[in-house]
Amino acid sequence: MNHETIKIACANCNMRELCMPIGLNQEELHRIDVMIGSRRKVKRGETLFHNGETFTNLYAIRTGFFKTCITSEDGRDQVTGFQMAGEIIGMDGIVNDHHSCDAIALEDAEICAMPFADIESLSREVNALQRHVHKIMSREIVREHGVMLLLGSMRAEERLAAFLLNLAQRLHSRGFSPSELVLRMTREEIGSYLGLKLETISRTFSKFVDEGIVAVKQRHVHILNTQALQDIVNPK
Amino acid sequence: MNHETIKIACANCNMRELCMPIGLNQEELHRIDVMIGSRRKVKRGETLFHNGETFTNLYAIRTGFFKTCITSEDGRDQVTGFQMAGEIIGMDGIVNDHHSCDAIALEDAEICAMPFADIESLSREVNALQRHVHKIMSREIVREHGVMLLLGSMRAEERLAAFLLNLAQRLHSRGFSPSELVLRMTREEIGSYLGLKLETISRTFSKFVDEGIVAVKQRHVHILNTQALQDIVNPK
DNA sequence: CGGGACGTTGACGGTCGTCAAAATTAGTGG
DNA sequence: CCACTAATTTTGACGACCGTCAACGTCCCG
Repeated sequence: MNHETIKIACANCNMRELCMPIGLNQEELHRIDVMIGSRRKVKRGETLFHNGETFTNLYAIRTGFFKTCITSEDGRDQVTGFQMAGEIIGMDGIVNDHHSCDAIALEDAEICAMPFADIESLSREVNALQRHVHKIMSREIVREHGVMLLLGSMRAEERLAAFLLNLAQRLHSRGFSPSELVLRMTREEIGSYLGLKLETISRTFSKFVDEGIVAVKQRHVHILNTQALQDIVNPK
Repeated sequence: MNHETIKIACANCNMRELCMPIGLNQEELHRIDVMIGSRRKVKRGETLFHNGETFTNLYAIRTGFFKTCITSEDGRDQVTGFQMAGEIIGMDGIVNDHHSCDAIALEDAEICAMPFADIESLSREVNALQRHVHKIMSREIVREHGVMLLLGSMRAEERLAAFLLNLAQRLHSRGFSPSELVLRMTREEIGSYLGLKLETISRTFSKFVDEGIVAVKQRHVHILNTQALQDIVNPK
């Protein structure tokens, strides 16, 4: 089984509830299947696409974990998101036909490359697909609003608590434990995403541990008191 | 001329280069015209749509100036953007059929309401429109990436400098002076957008004035040294 | 087993938030 | 048009939060 020729139909993909094809009949699902050009593997540390690269595909994550990040002229780095199985990335590239961020695998991953030209032509015929593409992009806009709220108005503890709750909730909706999670990113990457330095992330983790809210061993995080985290995010 | 029945065809609208219809032929332009349900006026302080409201339209701004903002459960407020003539707002509402932010006019405005259902059906037939809708949403995603970089890694002076340059550039591309601008928002609203307190905005303005980079009289800002602002944003 | 990446903790300082007061402007109603 | 009140802006003093720098500890992988 060559990793360039993984052939798992959308109909059999365990991410189909979260991914592109939703609310489609058998025939429509098949047309999506045909559209998907290639499924390929991306090893930890490799980039799926990078800033400046010509935009041709959206990518559906089948397995694995990614970060997207942008770099400013003077070398500042900002993680703009962490993406997991069932999520779609690459929409930043549509507006200028070139990607404006890097997508880097934080663990070995499998992705489905979907040529955007095909998505556009197929979504002219399949209304549910058209609607879905619009929703995915809108969801990303709304997600980023939330990040702006976090970066613009929250303190370090609040940011980290919100981050942990968000990760846990997304993992839970994928069938994992709602309270045990494995971080696939470094403290520095968390810090970049949350607008904090890695030392602050480390210190805040320690504080949560002292307070008995979480247990942390390396990148394994066990949430002991979800309510406490929620109270930190939303002080009454 | 009643303000409920302004009838200016897209073909005659001076925002047509920036707004929805771009790269369309005569007939396609006419179909867009027909699609646009109502053009209406929004007075300063009024909301165009608000959080929780059912989503039905995207809105093109013909004249005027808006802010969009979200409010968290515990009452925190975050301005997520400032929008001016030729820009499209309301895309936050697509994903859940309800708006997730408020859009408030900061000066008297005129908008074109475009039923999203019509946009979707028309964009199935007019490829240029489909492409344009995708680009508008992608542009918003990329813009928000930039805001995340600003909020996550810039200091107060850098944020305000970047903000002024962005406003000036957008106004310039609309035919206004590249160096003279009138702020339509308060210091508090600027601060909310930039993740700073209003006092910090005021102080930073004063600092720029002291350094001869800008002249400020009320909400009138005259950029005296664009290069200096760029150097602040992008330290060598 | 050794080297490098990653994480933790401490001390200290800077940036920006908080609180307060005063100045200036905008808005309202007579 | 003017007086009066509310809103906005400016400025100062002070302190908290988080960044910086440094040292040390831990884990992972070859």
